Amino acid sequence: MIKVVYYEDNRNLREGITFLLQATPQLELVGAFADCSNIREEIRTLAPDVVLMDIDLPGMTGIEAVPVVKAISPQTQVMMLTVFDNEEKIFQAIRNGASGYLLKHTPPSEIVEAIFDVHKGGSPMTANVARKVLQFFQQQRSSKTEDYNLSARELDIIKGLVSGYSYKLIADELHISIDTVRSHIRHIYDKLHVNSKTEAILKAMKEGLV
Amino acid sequence: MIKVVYYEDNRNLREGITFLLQATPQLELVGAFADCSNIREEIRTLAPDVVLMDIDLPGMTGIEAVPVVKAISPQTQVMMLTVFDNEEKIFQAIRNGASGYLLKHTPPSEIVEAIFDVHKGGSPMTANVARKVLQFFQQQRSSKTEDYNLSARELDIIKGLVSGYSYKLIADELHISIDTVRSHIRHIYDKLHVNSKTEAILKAMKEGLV
DNA sequence: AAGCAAATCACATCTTTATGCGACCCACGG
DNA sequence: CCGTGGGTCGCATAAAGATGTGATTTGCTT
Repeated sequence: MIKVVYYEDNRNLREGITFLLQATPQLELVGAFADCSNIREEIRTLAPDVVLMDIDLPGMTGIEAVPVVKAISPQTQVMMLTVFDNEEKIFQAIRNGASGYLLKHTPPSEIVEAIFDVHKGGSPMTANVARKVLQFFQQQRSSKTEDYNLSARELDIIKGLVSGYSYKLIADELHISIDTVRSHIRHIYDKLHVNSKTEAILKAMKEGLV
Repeated sequence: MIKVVYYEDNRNLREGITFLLQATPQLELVGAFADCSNIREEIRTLAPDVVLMDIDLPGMTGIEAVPVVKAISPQTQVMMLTVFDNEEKIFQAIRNGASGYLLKHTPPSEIVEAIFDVHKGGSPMTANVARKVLQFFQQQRSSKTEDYNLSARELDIIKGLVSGYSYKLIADELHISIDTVRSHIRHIYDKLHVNSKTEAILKAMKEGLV
């Protein structure tokens, strides 16, 4: 039996899902609450395997509640079940330790399936949410080398900088003289429109040039 | 009609999925190939909406093929369909531009559903795969400020560094003398076990101190 | 009350970076 | 065949950063 606790302030929805979960064999709904005011106590005593968490709760939001749950019971899986497909909220929830993120329009059968998924180590996500997460990865590498027209050699140099090397170390590494390193760095600064090592490094990292 | 192209070297599997897709209304399988040797030509002439891509193909791997597809036809959605749930391969595929990642044990009905999902802007992922992706996010913020015992003032200073400011600018910003800035930076270097601005910045960023 | 860490400032010195100016070689395209 | 950009190197100077030594104040702990 998978023990589930559910936080949702909308009464109708809460009762609907409660009914659904109670009707599902292998699942045991051990608590359903309208807010997180007693969440520490509830998590401690009920020791759920899975927590279904709405985001827009009165008082402590569902996003704030996630780390609370994980702190008390790290093995408990928290799945967000909410209407927000807002990027910021998604990333906050994930960073806070949520293991799944479903939008409320998800059909009941899939919600139930997702509970099993999350309990056995998966991370069910509505396809929209998943796309936003993937895009986060892809954005990193999207702007590229071409934008600033850094040459291959210049990239070697800036990789060295981003690794924390001094000019001298980079020169040794690439078997060139320190003056050549300076020369390349001059060109890099021109192309990136910066004028210090720090700025160049920060820009290179932000733009994903390395 | 959603136009689909499929790359898979295993003949049985290819024929199975081919049958499945042909039997599905709204889907039009316009090509199924055992390798990527002519992929440029195929993508150009077939102009698929969705590409199903195996990873372990002879010659060019499926992962290498993703950017090729996206370069020729950016709006085409590529979905990986493979047996590998290896982290490295997942991230490579995603970074290369894949929009979905299903493991081959996925039931046929879900594969079909996933094709529709990916075509309308979602990112269907097997729950296992999704978990690995989420964990990547969560790993980021593990160690904290406390680990290095940086004081509040020292954090002010290092935030300045990470913003790309010079000592002088930081001094002005915080209304202290440049020698005080130097002094704080000395302490920061001690605590972080580094000995250059660059290293301090990189460490601060990596460890999420700022 | 003594001890201590954090925060402030000073001065000196050495190293690293930033930048200006110039030079040579090579490959590639018009 | 000549111009252009990339890659190589040198010299010189000024600014920024790293490091040693030391000092004062404040507030908290013992």
